[in-house]
Amino acid sequence: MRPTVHDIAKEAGVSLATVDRVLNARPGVREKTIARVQEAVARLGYVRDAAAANLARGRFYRLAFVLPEGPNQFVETLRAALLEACATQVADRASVKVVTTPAQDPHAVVRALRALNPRRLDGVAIMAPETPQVRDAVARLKEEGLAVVALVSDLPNAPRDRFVGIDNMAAGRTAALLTGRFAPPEGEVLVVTNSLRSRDSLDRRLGFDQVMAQDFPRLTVLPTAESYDDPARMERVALETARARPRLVGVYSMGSGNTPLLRALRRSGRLDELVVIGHELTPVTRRALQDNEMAAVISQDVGHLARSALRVLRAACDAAPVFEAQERIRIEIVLRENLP
Amino acid sequence: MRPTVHDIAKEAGVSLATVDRVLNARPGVREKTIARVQEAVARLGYVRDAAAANLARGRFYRLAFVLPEGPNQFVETLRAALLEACATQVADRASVKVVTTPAQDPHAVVRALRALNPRRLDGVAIMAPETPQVRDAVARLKEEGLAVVALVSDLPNAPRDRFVGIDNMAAGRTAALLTGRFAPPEGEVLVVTNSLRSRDSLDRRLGFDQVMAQDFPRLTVLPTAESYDDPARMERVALETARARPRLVGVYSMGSGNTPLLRALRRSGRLDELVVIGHELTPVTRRALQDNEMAAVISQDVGHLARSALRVLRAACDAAPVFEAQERIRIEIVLRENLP
DNA sequence: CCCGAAATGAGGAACGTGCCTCAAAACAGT
DNA sequence: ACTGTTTTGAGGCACGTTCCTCATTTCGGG
Repeated sequence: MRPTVHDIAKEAGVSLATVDRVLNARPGVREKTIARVQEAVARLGYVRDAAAANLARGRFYRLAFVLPEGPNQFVETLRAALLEACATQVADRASVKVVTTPAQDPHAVVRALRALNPRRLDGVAIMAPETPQVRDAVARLKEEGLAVVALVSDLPNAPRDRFVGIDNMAAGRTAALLTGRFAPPEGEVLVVTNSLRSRDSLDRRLGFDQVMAQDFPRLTVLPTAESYDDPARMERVALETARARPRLVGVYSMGSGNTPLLRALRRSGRLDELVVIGHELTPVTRRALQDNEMAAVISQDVGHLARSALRVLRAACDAAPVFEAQERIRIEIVLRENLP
Repeated sequence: MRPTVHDIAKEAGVSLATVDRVLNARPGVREKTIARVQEAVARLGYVRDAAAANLARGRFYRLAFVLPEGPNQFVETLRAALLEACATQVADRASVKVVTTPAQDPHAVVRALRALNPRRLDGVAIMAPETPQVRDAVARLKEEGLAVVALVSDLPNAPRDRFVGIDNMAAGRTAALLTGRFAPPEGEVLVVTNSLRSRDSLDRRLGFDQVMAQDFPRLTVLPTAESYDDPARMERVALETARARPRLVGVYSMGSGNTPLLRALRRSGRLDELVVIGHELTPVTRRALQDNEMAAVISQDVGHLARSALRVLRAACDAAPVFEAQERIRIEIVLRENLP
C-alpha cells in the first residue's frame, strides 16, 4: 500500500495539519520542520493521491476551445475528437465549451476571445493565426489569470502557457524529404496553401525549402500559391500550373484545400505522374491515399491533440508540471498502407 | 456541477442505497425500480465519478509485465517508458512488477509465467512469441481470473483479453511500400530478422510480400534470413548477401539486430546505395537515420505502448470498456526529418 | 522572565462513492 | 389475515485529501 499523509506525519513526528501545510506550501512552518517533512516524504516515497486531492478540493475546470470554422474537415475531426474525449474519461471534473469563429474573418477570432468571460473560465485553447490583436487578446486572458494554450498553430510571441501541436518546420522538412525521395530527381514542385498568414503554413514552407535546397537541389520549388480559403481560386491556380508547367513533378499542399486541388489535378490529366503530399488525415485525403492520388499525408493525431490540450490546460490551471513524453505530438506520416 | 448519486436518488424518488444497488448491478431491486433509476440517470446525464469510486473502493491494481531480455534496445526503451509511466500519474493505485526472461530461451518465458502467483496479481502484460506452452500458461492465468494483455507481439490463439501493439501485417505492408518507392524499380531485396518464430516477424513478412508482389513485381524479395539473436550470424549473412548479390537494392530488417546488420553493410561498401528500412526507434536506428544510413524506421511509440497497456489492464481488471481511440497504437514512419 | 508572535497540534467537516447493517415496508402465497 | 420473502429506506463508516478553527506550544526579543 502506498503511504498516506498520516504515514508522513508519523514518520516526521509532526501532526497532519503540518504535513498538509508543507505539502501545499502554505505559510506558518519553520524551515527546519519543512525539511523534516520533506525528508519523510522522500524516505517513504510518498506521492499525493491526485484523485483524492481533486475530490477533496472540489476542483472543477471550466475550459473553452476557440476553433476556426470553414470548409475545413480537419477542424471538424478535431472537434469530434474533443467531444469524444470529453464524453469519456479524460474530461472528468471539467466543462468544455467550444466556440467557433468564421475562418475567413481575422477579426472574428479576436471578437470571440474578447467575448470570453474570464471570471467564468479557468483555461482556453486557441487555434488561430498570430496577429497583433490575437496577441493582445491572449495577453488580456493571461492577465485575468487564465491558462492559455495555443493549439495546432503556435502563438510564439503571445504569452501562452504552451503550444500543443506539431513542430511545423519539421513537418515541412519531412514533406520535402518525402517529395524528394518519391519524385524524379529533377523538375518543379508546386506549393499551395490557404494563407501564409497562419504561423503553421509559414513554418512548413520554411522547413520545406530548407531540405529542398540542401538535399534536392535539382528540384525547383515554385513560389507559394495562396487560395485565401477560396476553393475556386485553389482549383484555378492548380489547373493553370499543371497545364503550364510540363516539368512539374510534385505538389505540396500545406493547408486544407485538398478537394479543389485534387479536382484540378485530375482534370489536368497529370495526377498519376505527380507526387502529391498534403496535411491532415480527413475523408478526402484518406480517399486520395487509397486511390494512390496522394503519395503521403503528414498528419497529427486529432484525438491525441484533443486529449493533450485538455491535460495541459488542467496542469496549467494548477501550475502543475506536465508529463512531457505524453504531450509531444508526433509528426505522423500516413501512406496507403498505414492508414489508421 | 455534475449530478451525484444523491441527485439521482432524489430524481428517481428512491433512496441512496437503491441507487447504489442499481448502479453496481447488485441484486434485490425490482425491475420497475431499476428502470426508474436508470431513467433518472439518463435524464440527469449522470456519470460515475471514477476517482471517487476508486477511492472509496480502495482499488489497487497489482500488475506484472513479462518482457524478454537480450541484446535488444527496444525492450530497454520500453521498460524505461513503463517505469516513467508508473512514476508519473498513469499508474496511480497500481503496483507494477517487471519480470525479464532471456530472449534466446523459449522455455524461460513459460517458466516465468508459471512462476507468477495469480493470487498476488490482478493483471499481466506479456511480450513473447506464441508457442503452445505460452498459450497454456496464458490460459491458466485467465482461469485464475487475471487480466492478460499481449504486448507488441500478439497471441491470437491464446485467451488474452487484448493485444496492445501495432498491426504487424500492415507494418510489413508499409515497409514494402516505402522500399518500393525509395528504391530503384528493379533489383533484389533482402529481408532479415531474429526469428520467424515470433508472431510479429511472421506477420511483417506476410504484409511485406503482399505489397511487394502486388505493386513492385520487378523487385525480387529474397528468403528471410534468420539470425537467431546471434549478432555474428546476422553480420555474416548480411555481408555475404551484399557481396554476392550485385543487384541488391534494399534491406528490410524486421527484428532487432540492426547494429550488426549496419556494420556488415558498411563493410561491404554498398550501404549508401541500399535502401535500408528497419523497425523500432532506438539509439542505433536513430543514429542511422541521421547519418542517412537507414531510409526509414517503422516504429511504435513505446511511451504510448506502456501507458496503453496499463490503461487496458486496469480496464480489463474492472471488466470496463476501453476508450478505443486512445488505445490504437499507430504505425509510425520515422524519417531523418521527423525524428521525435 | 515575560510577552507577543510564530509555529504546531488536534480535531472535524467535506468531497462522491462503495459497502455494510438493520429495520421497515411491500409483496406473494396460503 | 397470516406467514415468509423480497424490496426498500436510513444511516454510518471508510477511502485520502483539503481546508478550516481553536487551543497549545515554542521561540525570539526586550
